Amino acid sequence: MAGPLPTLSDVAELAGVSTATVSRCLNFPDQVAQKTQDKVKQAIKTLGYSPNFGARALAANRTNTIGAIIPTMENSVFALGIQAFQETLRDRGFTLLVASSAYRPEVEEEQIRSLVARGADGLLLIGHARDPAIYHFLDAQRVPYLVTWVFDPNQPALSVGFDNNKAMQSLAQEVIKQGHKQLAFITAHLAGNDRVTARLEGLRSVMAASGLNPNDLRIIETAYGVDNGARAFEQIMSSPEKPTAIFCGNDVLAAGAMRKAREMGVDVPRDISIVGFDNIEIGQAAYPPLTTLQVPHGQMGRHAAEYLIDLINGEGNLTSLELTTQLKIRASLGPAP
Amino acid sequence: MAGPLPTLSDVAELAGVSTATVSRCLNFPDQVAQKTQDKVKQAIKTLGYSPNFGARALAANRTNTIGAIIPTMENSVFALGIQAFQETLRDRGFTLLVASSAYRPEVEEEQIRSLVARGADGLLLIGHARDPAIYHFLDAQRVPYLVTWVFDPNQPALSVGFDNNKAMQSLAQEVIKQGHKQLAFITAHLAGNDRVTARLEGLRSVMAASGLNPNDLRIIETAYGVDNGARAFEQIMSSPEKPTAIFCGNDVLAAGAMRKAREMGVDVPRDISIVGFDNIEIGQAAYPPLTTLQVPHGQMGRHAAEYLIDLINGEGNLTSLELTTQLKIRASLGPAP
DNA sequence: TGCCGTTATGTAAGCGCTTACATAATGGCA
DNA sequence: TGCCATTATGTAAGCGCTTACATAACGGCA
Repeated sequence: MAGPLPTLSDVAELAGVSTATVSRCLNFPDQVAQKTQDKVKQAIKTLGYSPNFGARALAANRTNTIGAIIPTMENSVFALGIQAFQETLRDRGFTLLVASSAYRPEVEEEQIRSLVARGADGLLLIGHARDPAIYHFLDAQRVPYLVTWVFDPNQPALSVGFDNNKAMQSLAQEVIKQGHKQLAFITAHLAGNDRVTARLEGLRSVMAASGLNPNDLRIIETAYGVDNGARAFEQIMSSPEKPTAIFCGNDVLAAGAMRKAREMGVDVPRDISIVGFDNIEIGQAAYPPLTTLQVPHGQMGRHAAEYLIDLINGEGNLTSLELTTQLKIRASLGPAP
Repeated sequence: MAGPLPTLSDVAELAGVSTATVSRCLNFPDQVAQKTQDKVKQAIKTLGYSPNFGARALAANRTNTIGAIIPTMENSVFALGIQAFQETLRDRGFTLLVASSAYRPEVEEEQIRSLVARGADGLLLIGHARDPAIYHFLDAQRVPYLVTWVFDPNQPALSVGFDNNKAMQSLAQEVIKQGHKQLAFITAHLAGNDRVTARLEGLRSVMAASGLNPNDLRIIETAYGVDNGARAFEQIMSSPEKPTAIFCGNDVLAAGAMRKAREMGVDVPRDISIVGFDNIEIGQAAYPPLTTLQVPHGQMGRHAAEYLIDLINGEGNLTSLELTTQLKIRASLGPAP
């Protein structure tokens, strides 16, 4: 019963037109007379035709597919931005291929090559920091790419995002304004991660500007994860020199720290202040409400999609786009004890 | 400077072999003599060649791409399973295309069609419940598909997952064993969601078997979300008939309920017990530790990948696979007051 | 009605790869 | 050394679509 799938020429034959007309019906309907369109649509329906992707990609030399490689899908840090990215792409007729690298550069490189091999018309990357060979590869393959989650006009790659350094500065100022002098920072691993590195620098620069010694900042690097945040908090609190405020690299770590504080009977914010970063949903699981920094997830996703499509369409003179963050001051931040 | 991208025949010419040999080098290296392989690899490197996806898909009639449509990427309910799914696929030479439907059937249908149009060799779907027309479409297009996150051998579609009804029963038994008689259920919207519907039925059946009236179960339907869980909890607690135990459709809702309980000064588990479902990371943000049901995310992902690849390779006699869940009894569940 | 600028349709040449089949090279053995 | 079974490589025919170009149909106007 299962013959071959119907092809364009089957449709053309049944509708009594040429393959070119059928193709135009599909791709540029307003170039085709209404009567003809009706005939063709009828034939398509009768046969249950749907175009062959490979043939289309080969002939048209584009797949209308865009790839994105994000460090993780395990929490919603990137999910919100990617969701907006995808929706915008869909509105413009593109599909999104998502891959995650688990924060491992070699996996990311493999994913990039794989997506290019998959015929991605363009790529969305998180952060600038990666082997220059990758950029050379993308340039050689003529695959447009856009960097997001950061804004840095000094980097060669075009970016759409926010300034991580500046964002952390605004948060740090707010915390220090509350009189905190002993600070700690629970962060994702710094190596190869330009976002968190920039945040650390932002924090240090505010410390320096406020008369604190940046070298006194207690730093704990750990993988993202609620339990890791909890463990880091415990570690910090078990040392003789306890900070009065803890910055967390993201809300996931902050949620873990908050939970551990409660477990240990440490009152937030009376005994210690805890602040996060990203303003993602997990922060809402914490009590008291978490002070954090709102990242423009949706805007990043939407603008990134538009930029990337422009790049694919050969738009030449685009410049990096800076989006703004917003402080979310809530009860987990209080005056220093 | 930018000529056309090198093609297979450019490589063949430079290496002094035929295009067939180059193709074999890429796809079946052990059919090619080592010496020849070396020449070809050298040529590929020199030219910076990488195969054209569309041409490959057209000629070979497969894309080595698999699509998955999940209801949401916003929390990690599906992310863990999908991650395992993707890793297994990658090991087997396939790439994953993920789309999310935001729990909306019409979006899901569109995504399915889009993925098929994108040349997906197979599809992973969550749950059985969807318009039969979609199954007809997939059958007509000869696209193999697999349903996951559920196990139901009575459904026509092949599934790899767990029995949601049975899983909820095991959890409900544990709760009722603690003497709870007034129960509430905060769940995702039931319509069109066979997973949560099955869980509700499981809960009801245990109530009936335990001499409780299933109609006394207080049900609140809401979208997944921490704040929605919190709101539902508040709503439940503001009614005159307060339950002593609340089942939550997943850990996200449970985390919200736990937070609100704390905000309201309701002690868990002394005043009320709260249990979740899924055992995902957000549960770790709660204190006391959340009683929940461990879903076999990783196993589902891995087995689903293997099943789907078998289906694509024409494997005929596969039967639905049931995986088991596991109770995680923790401090958020206590005896009835 | 006849002309011409538009608009609609047809013709046919690829796009870059895979693969069935044909042919050539290789090596083990008598 | 010569034969034959293996193994390695080459030849060439598509895969199903898009699109430049050629041709045909249309319709407004004099």
